[in-house]
Amino acid sequence: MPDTLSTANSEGALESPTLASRTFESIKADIINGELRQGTKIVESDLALKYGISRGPLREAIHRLEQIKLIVRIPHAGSRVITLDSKMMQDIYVARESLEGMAARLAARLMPQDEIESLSALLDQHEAAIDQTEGKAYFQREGDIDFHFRIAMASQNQWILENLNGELYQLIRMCRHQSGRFPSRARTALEQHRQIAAAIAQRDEELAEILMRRHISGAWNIVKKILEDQDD
Amino acid sequence: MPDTLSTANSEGALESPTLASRTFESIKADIINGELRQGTKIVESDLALKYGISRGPLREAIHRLEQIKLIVRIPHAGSRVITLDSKMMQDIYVARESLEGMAARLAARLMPQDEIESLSALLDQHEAAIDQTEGKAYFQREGDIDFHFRIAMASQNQWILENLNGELYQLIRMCRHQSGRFPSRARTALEQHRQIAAAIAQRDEELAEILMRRHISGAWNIVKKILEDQDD
DNA sequence: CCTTCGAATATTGTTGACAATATTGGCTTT
DNA sequence: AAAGCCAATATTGTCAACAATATTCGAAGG
Repeated sequence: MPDTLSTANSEGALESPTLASRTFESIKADIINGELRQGTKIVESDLALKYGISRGPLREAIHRLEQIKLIVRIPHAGSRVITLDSKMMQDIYVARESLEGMAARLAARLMPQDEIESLSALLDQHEAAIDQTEGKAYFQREGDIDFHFRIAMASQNQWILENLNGELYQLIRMCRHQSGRFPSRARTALEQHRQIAAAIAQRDEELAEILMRRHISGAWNIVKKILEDQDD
Repeated sequence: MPDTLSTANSEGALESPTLASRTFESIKADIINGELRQGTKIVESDLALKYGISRGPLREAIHRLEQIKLIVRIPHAGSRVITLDSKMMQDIYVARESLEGMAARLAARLMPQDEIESLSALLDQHEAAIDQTEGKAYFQREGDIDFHFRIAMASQNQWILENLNGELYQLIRMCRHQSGRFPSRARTALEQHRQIAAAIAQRDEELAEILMRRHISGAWNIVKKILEDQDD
């Protein structure tokens, strides 16, 4: 089932059965890649016109975007695209550290043997990709999410999986997209991924959790510096 | 600001500025206290009639209920009240263990001194309430949530706070309400709360997190047994 | 007697008009 | 000239009708 992992979450959903969900995906993409800039005021009638639909389904899309925190809405006053600040990103990363730490622990307990091997193969692919692109690998971006997504899957915890994919990863992708290019952490990230995979392979729950938390907390420290430098 | 904690999340919201949100609160209450039973099919026109509104705002309410996982919806097919099963409750409790563990850690780092004292006072209140009602304290229920809510507040992490209050606590309340009466864990829970509060007062992040996780994992073991017994 | 197909029904998805509320800009008043 | 109020405008909230899709029930065929 988990075969097309890199696009597993939403890309293929452009053929959703309902207008509202298609529009939801469209707007989400527009926000994440920055076409709809942070803080932009959302006017329902304008957007409805732009996407060629009526206000009903558009409103549903907006509500869903509000739920995953890409849009902030005030009753009777309107909605705006969220503006990411340092505090919010910290909250996101801390929550993610907690949840993914737990996911790694569960993965060490529950991941089937063949999936562990497949995970290791995935990391080999990443290494190859990094070698080819000399470290600044754009692919490593989505590759990174691939890895974390597999761990979340392996936790077999629906709530954790949905929240990581539905909210947290989206916001992180948005942050990455809009904060210019990140310094290439590809190699050190890969190394940490390998250690985590090893801990899972040895069924060492405690270690898997600790390593994952360290990994994410380290990522936050990098992002934090970038965000701070940007404020100058 | 956090003065009327026991009703802090939603009770006062019956005078929301919009029809949709009032209806959302009403239906949510109906689901949690069991008036709308698990698995009940939700028919939009019927409910709209029942609540005396049109389908527009009702639909919005339903979407919001879907987001907090009280309702499950299938496109073009309709929606039903969620049915709690053991696996789902386990997922909830595990996620909660992770998130509240982190919240306790952050609380130990960040909670202001006067709030720590106020927390201790709260526990005194609980103890008095327990003594009066000889342990089977109904109040202890909401009291329990009071305590956890304060920790979540003290974490100063918006994401964690919103998810605990918005989704996880609701589902747990629903489970409590509908699984008959729980055995009185009031006294042992209070004892654990005291230990957690002490760890926070000593600014021992590590210990606070561990104790909180143990506390919640213990709660799950109790709930799990009850749910299993019910299946006979 | 069971299965399968299809029309009738019920229910959700979508639309455009209307009502209620906030925002804006100009006017008066001090 | 600045502050505060009021009307005009823009925008969101609500409604009821219409379209599209799923479900149901009965009839025909194996």
